[in-house]
Amino acid sequence: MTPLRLVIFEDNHHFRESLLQLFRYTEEVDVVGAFPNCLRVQEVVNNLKPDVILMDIDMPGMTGIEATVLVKEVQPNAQVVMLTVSEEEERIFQALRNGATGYILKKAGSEEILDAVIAVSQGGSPMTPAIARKVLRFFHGSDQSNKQQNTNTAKLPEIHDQLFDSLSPRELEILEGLVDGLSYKMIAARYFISADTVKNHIQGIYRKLHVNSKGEAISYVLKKGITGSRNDPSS
Amino acid sequence: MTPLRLVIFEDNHHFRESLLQLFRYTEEVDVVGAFPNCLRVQEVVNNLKPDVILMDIDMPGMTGIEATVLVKEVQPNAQVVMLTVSEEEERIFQALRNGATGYILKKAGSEEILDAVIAVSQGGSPMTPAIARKVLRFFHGSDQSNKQQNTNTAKLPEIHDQLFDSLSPRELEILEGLVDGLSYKMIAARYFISADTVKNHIQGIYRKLHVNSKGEAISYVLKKGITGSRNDPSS
DNA sequence: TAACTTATACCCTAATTTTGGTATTCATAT
DNA sequence: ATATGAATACCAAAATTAGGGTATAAGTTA
Repeated sequence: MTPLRLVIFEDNHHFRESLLQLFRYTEEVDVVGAFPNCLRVQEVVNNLKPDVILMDIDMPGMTGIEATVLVKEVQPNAQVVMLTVSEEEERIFQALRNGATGYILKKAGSEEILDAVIAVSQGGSPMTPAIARKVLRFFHGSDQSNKQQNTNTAKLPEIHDQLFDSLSPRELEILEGLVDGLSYKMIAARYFISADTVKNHIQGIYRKLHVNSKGEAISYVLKKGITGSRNDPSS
Repeated sequence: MTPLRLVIFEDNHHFRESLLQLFRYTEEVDVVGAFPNCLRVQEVVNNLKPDVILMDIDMPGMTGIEATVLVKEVQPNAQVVMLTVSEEEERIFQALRNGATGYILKKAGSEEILDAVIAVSQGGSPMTPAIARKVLRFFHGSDQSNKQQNTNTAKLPEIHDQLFDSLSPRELEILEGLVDGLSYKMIAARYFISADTVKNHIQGIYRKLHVNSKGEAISYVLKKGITGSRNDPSS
């Protein structure tokens, strides 16, 4: 396993050294750079091509929040983990808005910081429960306005296709389950029916759409949905 | 400090007993009830006044997601932590929408579950990094409606596929086969390799894309619009 | 009324997928 | 020189899916 490339931006000398020490004997992580400020952040990122960046939020000259934007400009795939002492809500949202995907506290233990770096490189978003709660509050707030239009009915794109139209309402629901990548059992649980019934409906779907596997059915739907008729005149 | 009052809803007898065992010698937590279903959830909550509820997501009769609504109706201050085996996005959002504030996997270790219960009682939202990332994606999605004016920088495709980029050329070809709805055998025939080799590549794809079935992989790819322009199965 | 569709559920079998190994070759990078 | 990733292949098992039935009940329609 190639170690992931880590760059550290942290103005406090002592803390920066602690981090270096922490990763020195960590197989999975290579610290390819450590800097006390973000003045040349784009240059650094371009040269060092880091997978993950540990970014202090408070630094002289340019804050980690501002620097995160610059990072994402030149290296969108780089994962930025904010390092901070405070859990101030506005700061958190600014950072996340600017593209940070992790948010941990400096007082976190070594292992926690290490875990966060690993997790973020694997597509996760490490954060403390307290911070997650703040994000969740945002989620709840904006969810209301988001929920209005989309109640329950098929979130599949509107497809007008002869074969597709012949599906019964239940078959459409089950088809959604397939598109969500669910197994028969999971679909059964979602709709409170037996897996056998799911199978029956799926057979109906296959017959009507002229396909004969989950993969084909999913492709059929998503390709029709993407290229098919919508309010998008470009097609 | 008075121990927090915990109620468990979990249909699997073995796992329920494991949880009881886990909390039996935990000072901070008092398990005041454990049930295999949610049929009398409101009655239970009214009588036992739990601070925290560990709620299995899949239970016969009524899912934990539905039960969560009922819990919050009668005891809005009770903190609900979902226990689940899957990280299915729709489920997560439903649960969080319904008022759950924690979301952890059953495969989590004892300590992790214990930490989650403590954290949620202290106003946190424990969740795995992978789940936090899904929530964050939602955050980003709805953030745009929240922040009309886009300064200049394009940080939109936050999910700018680091995962996808990690696929090898061969894996990309095989993935195309999946999207075309082909079976292992058919993909093997297409590329003149054995079905076992196809299987190996597909396992690599699953690992790299963080999915675990053909259906999920196909959905992942098509929803990201990374289609390799191919014949569709409808024709 | 009879025929048909939908939705539900159960049975059984065969095929496929998934998971877990081991192993070889080649190329690359340390 | 050794380790790693990529690609190849084989083996065995458990789980899921597909295909074949049958069956009941509700609703629609000819």
